[in-house]
Amino acid sequence: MGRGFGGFGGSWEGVWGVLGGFGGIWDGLREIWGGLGGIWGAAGGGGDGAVRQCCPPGGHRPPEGGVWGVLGGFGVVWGQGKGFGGDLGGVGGVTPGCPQDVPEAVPEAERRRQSLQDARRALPIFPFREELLAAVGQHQVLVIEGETGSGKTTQIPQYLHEEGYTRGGMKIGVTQPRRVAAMSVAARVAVEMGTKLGNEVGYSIRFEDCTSERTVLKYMTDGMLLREFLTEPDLASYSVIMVDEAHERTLHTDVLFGLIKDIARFRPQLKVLVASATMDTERFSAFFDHAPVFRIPGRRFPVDIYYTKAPEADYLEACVVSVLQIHVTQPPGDILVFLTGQEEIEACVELLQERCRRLGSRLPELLVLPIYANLPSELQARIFQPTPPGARKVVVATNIAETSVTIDGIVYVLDPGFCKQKSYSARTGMESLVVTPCSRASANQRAGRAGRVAPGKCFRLYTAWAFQHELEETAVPEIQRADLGALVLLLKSLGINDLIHFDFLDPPPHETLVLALEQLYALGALNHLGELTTLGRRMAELPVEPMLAKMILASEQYGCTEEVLTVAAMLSVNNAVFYRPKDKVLHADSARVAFGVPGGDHLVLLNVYNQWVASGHSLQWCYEHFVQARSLRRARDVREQLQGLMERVEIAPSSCGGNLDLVRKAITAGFFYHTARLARGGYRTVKHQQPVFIHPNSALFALQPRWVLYHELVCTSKEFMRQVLEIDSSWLLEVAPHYYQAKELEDGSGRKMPKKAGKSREELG
DNA sequence: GAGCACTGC
Repeated sequence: MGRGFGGFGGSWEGVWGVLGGFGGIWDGLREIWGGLGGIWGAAGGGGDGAVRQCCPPGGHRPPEGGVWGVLGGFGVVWGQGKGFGGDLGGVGGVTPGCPQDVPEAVPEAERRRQSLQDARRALPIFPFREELLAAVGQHQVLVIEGETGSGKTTQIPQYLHEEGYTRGGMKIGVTQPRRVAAMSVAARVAVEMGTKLGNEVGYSIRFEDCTSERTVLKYMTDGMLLREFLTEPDLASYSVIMVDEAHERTLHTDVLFGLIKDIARFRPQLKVLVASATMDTERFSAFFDHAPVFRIPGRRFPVDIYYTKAPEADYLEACVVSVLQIHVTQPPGDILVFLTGQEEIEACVELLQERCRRLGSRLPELLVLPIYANLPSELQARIFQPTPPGARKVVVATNIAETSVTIDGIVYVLDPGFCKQKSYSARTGMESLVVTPCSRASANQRAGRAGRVAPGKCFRLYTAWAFQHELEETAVPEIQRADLGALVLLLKSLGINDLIHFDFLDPPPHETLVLALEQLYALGALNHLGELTTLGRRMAELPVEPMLAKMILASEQYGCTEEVLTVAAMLSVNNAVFYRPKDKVLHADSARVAFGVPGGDHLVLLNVYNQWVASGHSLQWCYEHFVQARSLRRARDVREQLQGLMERVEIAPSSCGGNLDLVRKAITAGFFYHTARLARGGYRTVKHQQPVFIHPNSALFALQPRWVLYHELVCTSKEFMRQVLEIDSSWLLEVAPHYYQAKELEDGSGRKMPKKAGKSREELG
């Protein structure tokens, strides 16, 4: 037996025994297996929902629960992988279409309707129908705890509809954190109800409103409902609001809680349902004045969980080893590995491929496929191709596979227990993305991915002790990690003036609120009493961050709304414009340089967009120029939306032609808060004297102009300004005389600098 | 000279 397996007994002995028997074949792998040192130690006890904890050495295995035994086969109800299920998130075009045409022969339709009704009755929620309706009748707010697959999202709104909650055209609104989920669930419910999507059942997501006057069941993103408060502050047209996936605690969901709790007070007939997975439900209940919790069993196959005996120093290496181990020793079934980002995923994929190559034909075929959000869609789509017989698929994924994308056939999950999390420091106004241990909730969600089609196994690359003691129960909610400028503006325009005392489930840090208020005041969106100004009211109409909104509104006076809308749209697609595949780094970089125009990154983005438009939105053009088509299409959608809103804020379209200084001035009018100046070889922010650096990807990296404006500050290896624009310091006085004084825009020493001090682009070409 | 988790309006 190999090193370190001494402590094992029971079923594991057999598994490792096989390895021991490989003899010479594994010479090349000796080191690898050796490095393992029996990493799979005893698991901790304690159940966590449907996920079964397993203790290999004589541990207690809970018997098959009644639910599992009875339900058996899954998949029939939802036809997983056929576009429904809301799980293809952003991959491949799952567009139900609006309105959907369903012409079919009558007997066939009748047969299908029957089987649909059978499927509905087979869902775990069905036996609870009457009890649930009674509870909704009795209580204004109900917390519903239900696992994935219980049918709560599709069935509860239908039950309420059947019960008469939509009488008189009243709507039932159901929020989802993700667009694809809203679309696909609505499509599914429309089929079950035998109506066309967009009639009685519809959905509403950004860029796409698929509802009509007839719509009574409305699925939407949480952000969309938030925006609806602007036009209908009491949600008078809704009889029921269901906030689904509440446990995800998105920024929008959290704000909805406060707003809904508020309107529920003076709308006693409004029913509120808060639906969540098995976590936080007690907190939701407490927040809503101790609303009752209604529990519905889920439907998932059991997943055995294994922990390592000791912490793993190198989890990437441990992943690679474990994948190979599973591949060699375990029955058929695909493997899903959770890593933190693109770089790690690429490294892991390479290592796996290399070791498989080395082992050659002695190993059954192993298909290694990466997936992460920024991977081009055609490469993403590969993970959905069925695994050929005799082969095994390993999907190496980011968190995208935790909720947004569901892959059929996964039986084994490998979880190192880390994820990247964005955090925001109000003190420095800086964002950073750091690798952090994931939460227990997240670990359980990951494990659950192994039990969708059959009983599965989850290997956690950390100890059972670490799971219990080192991981947080849940992740820090987004509202405590995000810049709240846009949110504060929105709440202000809903008439909520006292944000410090707003009823948050978890309040954001005081500093973050203060900074947001401060910035809005500087932008002129709030007056000195903290009240919304006319400008602020117009800014709130635009679904972008406040500085972008200000920039757009300012573009009117500079006669360049067309250009500035493009800049705003491109900035909001966030760093995903340029594609830089590892094997073509040089080509990609030179393609990027070729887009260069004097002035800075904002103008480069404008140039990229305009060239793409000139190419006729050509996909081929995107490939040739190493630009992500997905990002440009998104920018186009954003731009069109903003363009449509220009009328609402009473701005006529204008173009500055080639006079890009006007565009730069308009940008400065929005971003004067984000400026830095070069002094003594380094940049410091103008207002806080904070040392910052131009990001090496910036077009201005080599130029180092004296005065710059930046779109955002990110802290990685250094404090970097991302998306940098060269400005003239006199513009700051022009666009923000209330904010800057002439004195602070002089050189620090008080000594007058000659004009054009510092390197300018003219000097450097 | 660095390195972009994931959503969403």
